[in-house]
Amino acid sequence: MESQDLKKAGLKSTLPRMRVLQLLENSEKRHMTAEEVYKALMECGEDVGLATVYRVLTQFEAAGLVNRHYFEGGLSVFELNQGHHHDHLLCVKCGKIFEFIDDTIESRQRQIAEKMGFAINDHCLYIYGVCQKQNCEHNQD
Amino acid sequence: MESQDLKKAGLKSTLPRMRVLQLLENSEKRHMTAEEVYKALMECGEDVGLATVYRVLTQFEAAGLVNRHYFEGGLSVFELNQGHHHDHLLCVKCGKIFEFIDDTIESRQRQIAEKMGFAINDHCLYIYGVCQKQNCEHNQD
DNA sequence: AGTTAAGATAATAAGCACTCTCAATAAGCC
DNA sequence: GGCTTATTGAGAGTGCTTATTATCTTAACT
Ligand SMILES: [Mn+2]
Ligand SMILES: [Mn+2]
Ligand SMILES: [Zn+2]
Ligand SMILES: [Zn+2]
Repeated sequence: MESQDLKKAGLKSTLPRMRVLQLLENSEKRHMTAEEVYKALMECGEDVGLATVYRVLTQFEAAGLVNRHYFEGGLSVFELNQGHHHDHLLCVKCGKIFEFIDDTIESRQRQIAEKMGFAINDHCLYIYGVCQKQNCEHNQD
Repeated sequence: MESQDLKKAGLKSTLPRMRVLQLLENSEKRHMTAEEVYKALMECGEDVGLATVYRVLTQFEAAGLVNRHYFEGGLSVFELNQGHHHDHLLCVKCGKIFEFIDDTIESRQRQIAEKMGFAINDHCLYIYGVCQKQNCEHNQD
């Protein structure tokens, strides 16, 4: 039940928040801009304002329900936080996004930060390139 | 001579381009927004338009003279490309930026990309946190 | 050095992603 | 159900960046 998730996150359970959360949980696309979330909701006949989508996504980020990325181009992209940190490979040709996690990289980062007396909050590793998948150029995620 | 660097990069040597390039080479700050470049030039009495600064920085990026970063917040930040790739630690408290390079991380990235059939163009690793430096809260770079 | 054509600049307008304002609405609590 | 207060939606506003265009520079050629 999504209303429980919202309550646990310290947010009042409202229709627009439920809609956005449900969409992020059920959408094919894992990584979406605010505009994409808005359009997807409109297509489902859910009447939510664009300002509300931006507001709600920002609240979700503050509450830890979603993660925000600033990919190349500077656009904010959101994805549901499912508890498992991961990094990203981004195909600049077809727009597809692949996720990965590498323990060696993660631990090297911690070592570097420690050596420099730096307390890590967060990090992101974006690898840009071209995927060799058969359906490159056609898909998007 | 900066005019040679511009010619080598396939760009006509003009006064505004020279000014921007010189500034990036001589500035204390390695990582600057377009606005910061613009203001710094104004302070030196160099009369360059803001639109020109944006245009020139974008041309420099295309020519490989500078690198553009999209740090948290979505602002574009530029730095001179001095041939040595590096990644970044960013203090969210004082704004200071530290650079590092780690061969282990670099080679793991190549392995991950290869395993996924991905041809890397570029990558960026940003570690956000708080630096323990005595002058945290006061400096900026 | 002066001429000329191609290319670059400056100022301003426009575009775009995002945020703010505020009256209307909906949640949560008696 | 009514009350109190947080949330919403529409549109205006903001801030960063790009496009337009008339003017000016640069670089190559007399
Ligand atoms: Mn992801
Ligand atoms: Mn750097
Ligand atoms: Zn692809
Ligand atoms: Zn600091």
